Order: sequence, then structure tokens, then C-alpha cells
Amino acid sequence: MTEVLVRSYANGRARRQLILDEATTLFGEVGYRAASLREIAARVGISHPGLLHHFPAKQALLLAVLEHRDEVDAQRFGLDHLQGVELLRHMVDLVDFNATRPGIVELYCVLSAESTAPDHPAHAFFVSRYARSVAQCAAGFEGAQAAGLLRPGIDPDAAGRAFVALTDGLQVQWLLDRDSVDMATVLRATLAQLVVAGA
Amino acid sequence: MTEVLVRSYANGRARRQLILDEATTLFGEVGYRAASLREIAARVGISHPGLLHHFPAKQALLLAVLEHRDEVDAQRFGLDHLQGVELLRHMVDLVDFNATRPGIVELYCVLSAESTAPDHPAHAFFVSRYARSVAQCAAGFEGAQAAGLLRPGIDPDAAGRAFVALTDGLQVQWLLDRDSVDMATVLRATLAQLVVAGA
DNA sequence: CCTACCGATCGGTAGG
DNA sequence: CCTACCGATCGGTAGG
Repeated sequence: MTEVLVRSYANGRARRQLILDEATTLFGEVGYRAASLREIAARVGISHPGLLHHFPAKQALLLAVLEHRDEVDAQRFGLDHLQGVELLRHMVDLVDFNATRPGIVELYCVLSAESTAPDHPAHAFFVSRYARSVAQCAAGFEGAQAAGLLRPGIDPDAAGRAFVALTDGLQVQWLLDRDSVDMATVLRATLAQLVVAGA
Repeated sequence: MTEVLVRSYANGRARRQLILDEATTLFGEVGYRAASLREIAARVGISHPGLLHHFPAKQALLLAVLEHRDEVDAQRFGLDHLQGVELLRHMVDLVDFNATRPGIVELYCVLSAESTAPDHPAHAFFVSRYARSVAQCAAGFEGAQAAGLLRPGIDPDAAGRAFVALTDGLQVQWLLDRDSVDMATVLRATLAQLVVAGA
């Protein structure tokens, strides 16, 4: 009886994870507003009321998708434990890894643009996410500056903002024409212009 | 009779322009897929079949909006007649001007992301638009290099791609938090790192 | 340009 | 009391 209950919970978690995966894909493909719960549910192999049993509303599903993705990536790359130039290099590595999963890149690319509308359900999420990303990269450049690795005349805050912006812009170009764009290479070349050679 | 006919044509063109303006705004607010012809028509003050009299389908309206915008901006800033660093500086000026019209920035930001999907009606438009923009900026950096204004070790092609990417990424950040982001300042600071001082 | 519609599909919820 | 759904349908809206 305990066995049955445990398996039931496990099945529920597995199903929930499958829903998150398919929602991630479809939100990336067509955006939040144009994605339908029926299409996500169909890809999972359940009905859409079945989906709404796991996530009470479409908005809840969206926020769960975004938070789950950031959580997994933060753990995988341990960005919170890094500083200075090392942090920036790991972010380039993350971009390089993202080139193996276009669905994730699409998700953030499409949703960040869509969420610029103030009434979008993910607006607050992306406002705070960008504030955090920019501050993190700015701290990376400040650390580089403190270590004497930053070229003179560079403002760490502006460089942090530019680094995040450059990453985002490259993702759009890469999604539009994957064969012509190597995100990590352009990112590393630009980074090399900001930190002293050999750093 | 001629008078009436002329006025009729003029009214038709004015109406068509009004539709383009309102479509530009709404496409920017919610994207192409989530924008409805009924909403655009309502803002213009006509019915949605009335709108379809001027533009036979939703796709035709989208492409008319995109082409009209690029045409107007190309004429206003005369980007086609510029070369080298001058071209790049004028693009910064265009970004600065765009900070006075968030609707236009939203339009390109949201639609470029949405159009990364291969079956999106504006996909081909944005693929060729980016190829053109990147080539134009790369030519700008090549001109700077030929004039001895480019810092050594910089690849003009990568710099051109990065310049476009940086511009796009800054627009997302600006739309999310307009008070905290000055696009032109970050863009000029980055440009100053690539071309020699005082150029 | 209008009203009056179509096939379909939307997010969400009812009872079972 | 719990979970994991189903078939059917709610009020509204999509492009045409």
C-alpha cells in the first residue's frame, strides 16, 4: 500500500516534469500568449483539464517553467559561487552549452521580448532577472578591475550591461540563422577586447 | 467629380496610414500572433472586414508595417549613403532617436524574437534584414580599419555582428526598465573601446 | 466600408 | 480524505 502511494507520487512528479518540458518548448516556439494549453497537453499525451490539475492556470505554468529553468541552470553552472573574470567565462560556457538546446534559447528570447509589455504575466520576473544578471556581470567586471585585468577607461557597470545585451542579441541572430552565427566565439572576442590579453 | 475622386484617394491613403500606425503599435505591444485584426480595426474606428479591404490578409498588414518602417527610417537617417565610422555613429543616433518612440522599439524587439520560428510570416524578412544590418556594420568597421581607426586585433565581421547584437539586447533591457537604461550611452562607450580614441 | 456570419479554437471549470 | 484524470461544455475571440 505504501508502495502504491509512493509510485503514485513518483508518477505525478514525472508527469509534472513532462508538462514543464513541453511547455518550455511551446512557449519558446510561439510565445506565451499564442501557446495553448491544449497543444501543450496534447504533446504530453493528456487532456488540457488534466494539465490544469497539475498547474491551476496558464500563468502558474509559465512562472513554474521560468523558475525551474533558472534553478536548474544556476545549479549546473554554479554561477552564484563565482567571481570576477571566472564568472564571465562561465557565462560564455553557458552560452556555448545553450547552442545545443535551441528550445531553451527560444524560450528566453521570445518571452523576454513578449514580457516587455507591463501587463505580461512574466513582466516582473524578467525585470528582476535582468537586474540580477546585469548586477552579476557588473560585479564580474569589477572583480576583473580589482585584479588589474580590466582595460583602462572601462566602466564595469556599463560593461556588465553590455555583456548581457550582447548575449541576448546574439541569441536572436543565432536563432534566425544558426549556421552563420557562433555566439560563444563573438562573445569571447568581445570579452578579449575588454580584459587584458592573456587574462 | 475629379475633386471628389482626388479627395477619395487622399482619404484612402490617410486611412491606410492610420491602419499602419495602429498595427505598428499593437504588433509591438503583444506580437503578431496575439494581435487581432478586430483590435487594430477598433483603434482605427472601423470594422475588421473594413480593415481587410485595405490589406487583404493579416500577413500582408504585417509585411506592410515592417517595410514601411524600414523605408521611412532609411530615408530619414540616410544610412545607405554613409561609410566607415560615420555609419556606426549614425546608427547610434538612430538608437538615441528610437528612445523617443518605444512603440517602434517594441515592434522590432517582439517581432524579431517571434519571427525566429521558421514558419512565422516575417521569418524571411528578419533573416535578410539581419544579414543586411550585420554586413552594413561590418563594412563600417572595415572602413574604420582602412582609415587606421580600428584597434588592432579586432575582426570587422565579428565587430559588426556584435554591434547589431548589442543594440538589440539593449533595447530589451530598455523596454523592461526605461529609467535604468541609456542605450546610446552604453553603445557609445562600447564603440569607443573598438575604435581609437578621438576618432 | 457595413452587418452577419463560418469553422476553429481559446482558458478554465463543471460533474463523474 | 487523496491522486490523476475524462468527456463535455462554459463565455469569448481568432482569421476570413
